[in-house]
Amino acid sequence: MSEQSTLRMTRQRRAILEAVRAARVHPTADEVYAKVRGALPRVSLGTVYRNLEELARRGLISKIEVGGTQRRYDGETVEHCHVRCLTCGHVEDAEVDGVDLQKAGASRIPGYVVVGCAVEVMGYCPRCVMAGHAESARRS
Amino acid sequence: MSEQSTLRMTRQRRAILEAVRAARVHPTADEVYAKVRGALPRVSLGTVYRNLEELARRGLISKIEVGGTQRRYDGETVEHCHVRCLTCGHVEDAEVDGVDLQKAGASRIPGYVVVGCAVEVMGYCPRCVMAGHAESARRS
DNA sequence: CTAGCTGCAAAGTGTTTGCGGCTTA
DNA sequence: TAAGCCGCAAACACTTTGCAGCTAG
Repeated sequence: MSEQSTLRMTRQRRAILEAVRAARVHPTADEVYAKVRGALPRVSLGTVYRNLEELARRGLISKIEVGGTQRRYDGETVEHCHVRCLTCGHVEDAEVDGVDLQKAGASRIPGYVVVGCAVEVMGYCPRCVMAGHAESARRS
Repeated sequence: MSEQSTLRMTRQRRAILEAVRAARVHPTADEVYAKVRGALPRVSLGTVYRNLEELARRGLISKIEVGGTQRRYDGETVEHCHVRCLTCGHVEDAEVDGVDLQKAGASRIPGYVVVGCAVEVMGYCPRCVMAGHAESARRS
């Protein structure tokens, strides 16, 4: 449908892609930035944002479509469910009961063209529970 | 667990609560701001943000925990599923197949304290489909 | 009367973009 | 070589916050 110009695999782009793929949690732009800086100290945050967006558009990584204040990315492009900690914001994969993502993503909604489905469980992660943050005000 | 000071039902707060409850779609802070200004031209955006947050904290409305760049609120406090238009960002309620929210919100995830679950279907709304925006680049 | 709220304006956070020079294919 | 990228810094969009005066209970 639309022309895609050729993707050049620059050092920066490769490092960014690796950083997202290697992350055990689903990183925000600055987490990626911090990691990439280890190898390439002069990268700019702008480059990180541009590339995360570009890589997601090409389907090499995916943008996580869930709540929270910062955007997060995921090296896994197959749809799956996430848990998000309401205190610290960390996101990781989760097994969620009672959900058939296949079916959900194929829901017919009158008038809409449906392209996918995101499921997110909210809660408090082990680290925050231990630190006693679970009882405090809900943030997002 | 924590002291809640008394909630004063000011004109502004009431108008904001009404605006969220009356909205057919799930409004962002500035949509609420625009609506409330009709009745109270001197309200400030800060007041709207403060109250949306406070009302959500008290459970009078709920904060929608899904993707997109702006935060959205919902007059309905019972958990249910949403559709979000990837072009214009509008969010509304949806019936989603293959999802048991009760079960999902009760998932046991090792180490986590789970408090809820959000399900969001992504797609293109009727208006945007008609306008031909459905094929264009994915935004969030 | 006074704890709690408001309007205003300034400050924060996270993300995007214009530009001139550099690099990958 | 040239289309595509990069680093930088300035601009943006959305949200939060400090303050001094106002108001519901």
